[in-house]
Order: sequence, then structure tokens, then C-alpha cells
Amino acid sequence: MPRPRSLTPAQLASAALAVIDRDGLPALTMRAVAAELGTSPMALYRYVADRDELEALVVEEVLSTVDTAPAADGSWPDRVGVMVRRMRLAVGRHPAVVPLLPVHRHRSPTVLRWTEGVLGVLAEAGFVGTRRVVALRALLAYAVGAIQLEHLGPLSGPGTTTMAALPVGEFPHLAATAADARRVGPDEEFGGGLDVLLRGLAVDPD
Amino acid sequence: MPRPRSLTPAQLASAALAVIDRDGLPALTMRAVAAELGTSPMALYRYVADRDELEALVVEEVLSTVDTAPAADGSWPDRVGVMVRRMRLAVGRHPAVVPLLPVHRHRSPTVLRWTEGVLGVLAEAGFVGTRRVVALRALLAYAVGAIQLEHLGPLSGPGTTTMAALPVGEFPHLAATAADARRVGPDEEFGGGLDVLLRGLAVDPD
DNA sequence: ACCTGAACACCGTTCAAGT
DNA sequence: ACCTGAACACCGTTCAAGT
Repeated sequence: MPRPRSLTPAQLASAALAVIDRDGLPALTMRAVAAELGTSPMALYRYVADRDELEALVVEEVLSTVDTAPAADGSWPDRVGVMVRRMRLAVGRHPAVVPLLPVHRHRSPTVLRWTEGVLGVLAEAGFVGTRRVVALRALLAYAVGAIQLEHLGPLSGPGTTTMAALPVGEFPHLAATAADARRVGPDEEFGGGLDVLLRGLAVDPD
Repeated sequence: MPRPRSLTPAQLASAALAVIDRDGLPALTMRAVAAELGTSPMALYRYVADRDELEALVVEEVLSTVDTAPAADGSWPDRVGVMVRRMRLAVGRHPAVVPLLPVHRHRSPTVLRWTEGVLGVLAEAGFVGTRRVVALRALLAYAVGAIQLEHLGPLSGPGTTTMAALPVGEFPHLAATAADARRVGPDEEFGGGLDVLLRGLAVDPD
């Protein structure tokens, strides 16, 4: 008589996420997740092939809350902007997983649906062929990079303080800009850059 | 009589980079770098406090080849574009270190000088205050994200093939766009997105 | 001062055994 | 079928000892 499975992949994912949120990304080990679930480390290998697959499960768990339906209202740049902001918001709820995103992003079903939604808006806006490919990749690159900058080296962090204290003789612009940067919040930073990119897409020649 | 040091930080960095280039990033261990240098693992701790510091040394080694002098010729978007491409080229010579860049970027003296150079061009172009901060961060975010996409999930890779084979009923735009993506090379992808961003900066209102 | 070797407290994963 | 425990081949790092 086959014994029923005692766990689901979703339980694995949320146990792993609980470990990361509580103790940080370095604490994510097969042993810690097993302890979180009250089983032995080897039991996890019934559900994932290896640690890499567990990480992919965590990434999908974080992204699964993103609304992937194409935004309905406003101009097409506004609608694309809404989609990009949705992704940022989901990641913002679990900032410790940020380093896992670039590595496992392409295996996430949610990212596939989200991409389909963004492409739908771009297609309606008249983007076709290579131009649509480049637009999508530029949006993805900005989203991935900006989310990482925000959490791995925020303007409010020590890096900015260090730069503000740099010798003005050697780093005149950097010292001045770092001082200004103290007054730019994360929403303004992310939204400002996104607006620049969307404006560039809007004036993009055929 | 104090025994002279037998190693320099630069030797550590290039030995570590040799290990990474030959055996991949997971092969970067204190033990492997020590073996590469013909010393004991513990000898490394005379030169770095821990593994984290060794990683920072590797990142600086990769970026140290970037020319940080402000580009001299052309319009300001062209000059900023040249600076961003220089950073991409340096990373392209050691793609395996890409995952280390976002984490250790802000500790690199070369990145400080590069940033000073970019800010110099932006300042000449009339960017001041918050607008200059947002422009710099948008360029950084794009560079960091696009370089990662290029090496962690390239358009020429299996991800694109998977997407091209998706059911057309559920993913009409994605399947079509993935087919188009096969014809976009990495230079065209990176340069195309960068041009979009620079165009957005050029039309940015005060 | 600088380097070494043994040891400690971890990892991911294999394997043979239990129910 | 599914789960467990012991074991293996690794890690980074501490510590005491060598020259």
C-alpha cells in the first residue's frame, strides 16, 4: 500500500521562505527547511531534485502573488509602468530573496504570464519584431537591475554616506550627487528611472 | 626579524579569478585559491578578513580594466553610452563573476571613478539635483540588469527556445516574440536598450 | 611576523535500511 | 512508496604551534 505524501511543493516553498525571511538567505539550507517542516533533510529529496530546485520554488512562491493580467487603464506607457511596478512590489515583500531572482527568473511560470501581459500591451502600442524584443528586454533589464540596486545598495544606505564624504578634489560630482541622493526616496528613484525608460520607448523611431 | 609577505592582494585576486575562469564560480573556495597559489588555506587570512573580502577583490580585479576617464567625443548621450559600454566589455571578459557584481559593486574604487566620469558628462549636459541622481541610478540599474540578463538568461539560450515552443493559445505574444528574439544578437540587445534609455534622458523635462 | 596542520561546526548528497 | 540515519566528501574558520 503506497504511503501518501506528507508534503506538497507549496509547503516546501513556504517553509523555505519562512527560513529566509526570519534568518536571511545564507540560512537557507536543506537541513533548516527540513527542521522547519519537522522532517528529516533527506525527505525533501522526494519533492526536489536538489538545492537548486528548492531555490526555484522559493522564487516562484515570491512571484506568484504578482497580478499578471494586462493593466487596463491609461496610455500604454502607463499600463506597462503598472505591470513593472507590480513585480517590484511582490519582491519588496521578501527583499532577502533578491539575489536568487536573476538566476531562477526564467523558470517561473508567473514570469511567463507576466511577460505575456507586458507583450500584449506593447503589441497594442504598435511594437513589432526586433523593436518589441528590445523593448521587452530593456524593461526586464531595468526591473531586475533597479530592484537589486534598491535592496543591495540603496540610496539611503552606507554607500551613499561613503560617497558623500569622498574628497571633493578627486570626486567633485560624486560628492555633490551623493548629498542630493539622500533626499531621493526608493519610490521616487524606481519610478523616475522607469519613467525615463518609458519616455524613451515612446519616442523610439521605427 | 619580520618575515616579508610572500603574497600581494593583487596576486590573491588574479589567482581567484583564474580559478573562476577555469572551473566556474562555485569552485571559488579559500582552499582552491590557496592551492592555486601553492600555500595553505589559512595563509590567505593574512590578506583578507574572510571569503567576502576575497570576492570583493575579484570584482575589483575584473572592473579595474575599465577606462574611467570621461568619454571626450560626440553628443552627451553618445559619451554616456561609451562609458556604459566600457563597463559591459570588462565584465564580458569574465562572465562567470556576474553574480558577484551586484553584491560587491559599491566597494570597488574603479566603480567610484567610473561614476565620477559619468556624472561629469551628465553635469555638462545640464543634469542637476534629483534629476541627476535619478539619471545615474537608471543608467546603473540598466547596466547591472542588462549585463545579468545577457549572461544568466541570454536571448540565444534555452529560455528563448522554451518560450518559442509555448502553446500559442495561452501565450500568443510570447511565442511570437521568442521566435523574433532568435535573430537579435547580444550587442544589438544591449545597445538597443541603452539607446532607448539615453533617448528617454534626452527628452526628460525639468 | 608570517605560515602551517589539526580540528570544529557546518554543508549537500549517496546509500542502505526501515515501515 | 515514502521516510530515516549514518556516512562521505566537502566547506569556512578557530586555534595552537612552528620558524
